[in-house]
Amino acid sequence: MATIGMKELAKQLNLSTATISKALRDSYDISEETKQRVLKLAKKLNYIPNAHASSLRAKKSKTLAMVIPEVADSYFAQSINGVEAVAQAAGFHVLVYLTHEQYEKEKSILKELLNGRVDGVLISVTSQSKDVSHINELKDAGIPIVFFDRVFENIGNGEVITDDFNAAYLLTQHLINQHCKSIAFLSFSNSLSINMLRLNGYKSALQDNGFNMEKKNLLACLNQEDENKVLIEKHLHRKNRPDGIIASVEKLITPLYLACQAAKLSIPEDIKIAAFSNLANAAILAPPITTITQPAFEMGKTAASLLIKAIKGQTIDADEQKIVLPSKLEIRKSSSGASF
Amino acid sequence: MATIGMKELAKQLNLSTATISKALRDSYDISEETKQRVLKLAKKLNYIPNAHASSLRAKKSKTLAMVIPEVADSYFAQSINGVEAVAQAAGFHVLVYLTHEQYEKEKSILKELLNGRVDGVLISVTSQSKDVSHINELKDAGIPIVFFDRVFENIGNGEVITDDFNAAYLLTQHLINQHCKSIAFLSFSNSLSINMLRLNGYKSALQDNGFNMEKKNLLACLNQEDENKVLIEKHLHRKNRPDGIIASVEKLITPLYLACQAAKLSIPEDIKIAAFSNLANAAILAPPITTITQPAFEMGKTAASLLIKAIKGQTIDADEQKIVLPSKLEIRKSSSGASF
DNA sequence: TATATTTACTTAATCGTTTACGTAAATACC
DNA sequence: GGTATTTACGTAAACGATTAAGTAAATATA
Repeated sequence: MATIGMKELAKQLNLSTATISKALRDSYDISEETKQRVLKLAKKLNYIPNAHASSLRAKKSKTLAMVIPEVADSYFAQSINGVEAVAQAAGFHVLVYLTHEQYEKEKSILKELLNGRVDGVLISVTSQSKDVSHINELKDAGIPIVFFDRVFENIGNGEVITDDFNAAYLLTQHLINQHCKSIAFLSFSNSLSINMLRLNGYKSALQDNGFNMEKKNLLACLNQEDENKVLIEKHLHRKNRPDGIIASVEKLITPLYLACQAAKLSIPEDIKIAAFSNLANAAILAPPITTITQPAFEMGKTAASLLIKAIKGQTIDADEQKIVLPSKLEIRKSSSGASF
Repeated sequence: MATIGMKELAKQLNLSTATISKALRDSYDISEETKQRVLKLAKKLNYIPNAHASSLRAKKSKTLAMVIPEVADSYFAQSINGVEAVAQAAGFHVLVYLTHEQYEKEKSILKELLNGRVDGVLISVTSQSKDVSHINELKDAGIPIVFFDRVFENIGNGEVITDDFNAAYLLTQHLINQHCKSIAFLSFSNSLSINMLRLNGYKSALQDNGFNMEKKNLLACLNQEDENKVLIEKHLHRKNRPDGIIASVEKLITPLYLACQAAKLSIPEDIKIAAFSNLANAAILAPPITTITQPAFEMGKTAASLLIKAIKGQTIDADEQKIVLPSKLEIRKSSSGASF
């Protein structure tokens, strides 16, 4: 079946394509009667405008890119939902790109977006990103960019984050309140601002409570679940093993639990645990895990809204440029012994 | 910064845009020397071809759509990774659309894809989809479509599924082997082929073991986690409550566990549980849950490969049109009492 | 040497939509 | 009744890349 375009509509109605176009866009200089005729036939023939032709002409694609490390994490899965909700409502299409935590991939993906494919970019940078030249290239090309969760500060049109410092502080304070004396911090990447914030919140809470931050309690994990389990287990077999652990990212929870099992430490009696996580099933783990939950869906929605605002050329007030959404501490058995 | 196109390259090199285009595409009728000059300048000026212009002209967009119910589920999250991997390798872009389990949305999304925006569509249909006219419209427009996981049979260019019947049979047989006498089946949608297959596998196993399938053991769940917990809990308070439960989809696990807790039934002593799930943390639930795990990543990869093959016009052999990937039964404590 | 072929380009049309500009007819205005 | 304005449409150029067809010069062939 040949797809029908404006030319076909024009022919059938004895009009020019210009008139068709204007009628469809409800231009004031087309008579009401003609508009109706066009609309009717368009509907009857199931006319769908060619997206590429429109985009080419208008230099607008009604499409935005979402560039994220991966979708394995509950956080990103949920944030896609938020982005999609806002985008769909505003008539935008969403291209999803995964960087797999590789800076080079992030760079090449953004490069491909330079020439009109998208009207704007939402990004959560990889754990290896340091250089920002690829971001600046986008800006120079006039493509708005909004960061969410993992951000570079002050170079995008907007940033949507959670209060990571406070969250980590709270979590650490909570463990201290539960009588932990030596709290380990499992991190995933040091270059990531988000990780630094969480780490600093942790350090700050220790300090405020008169504890020394011990280097041996900082454990840098890798991308492989199996390796991490071994790594953590080793840590648990040290003679001055920690009595509290904070997992700064969700993906470390499973290896952490498995390591505790392997080391025959019971949670929370022998060791207390808490994590940053958006797991839907945090409450049914053995034991239920205390978490900081990020408003992933909301963050996706907010970031997309900001981006679309920027795309439309609306001014973004200073207080809107950086939006901090509150995360939530959910205390469960893994850290408190309470039977939630 | 004005984006540079072929016109700019042409001007700087005193050539026509035709020559530029051919040089970049390595046409045989451009001299080697000119090609080098063009390539060099293109690199220097950071030339990126305009995607819409190319797509319009070539009637190819190098883009595919992935239409799925939602990303909340681990299954879809993982399958996106698979799709993205194959697409990226083949130079394709991926548009993600969520239907939120609404048939009308699925319909309107597909309609928008009719006119060239994408070269092909990957879809996992909503639980409410019955009518296939929107699928046929795509086919009529010459856009290949590949189903994965939740399929309509024999109308797409390909289908990628798991052996749902067998998996459910296996799972049911396993519970029977563990001495369950009354096994409930929690389902999510009846119209979905995937659900029918799982249900039939369950029924078949019951039959083969001389059990009667009891209607009261079929529990149709809804989209709300809270409601489902209540629904299941009621079921557990019946006097002839089941002593085994199969959750046919992952999202029912949390409400199911919570319902068991609320009903003060301990797993697996009082009741045995198993589920279809791709949860990364199945092993650390309280207790670890026996699962059928689908090869989500592989399914995404396979479906994308099939689709790209169809897009390229390569023939898809009959034995390739329907691909069944094996899922995996992982027995854990929730159903066996063994301490995995 | 005259003709045929090859080489290396250019010209111009095309993809489908949009829009600045032009225009003929209808209507309004003085 | 003659000019000005409005109405309702058409013409044609543009968006940027691609390609069929054309062409001039260089080279090969007889």
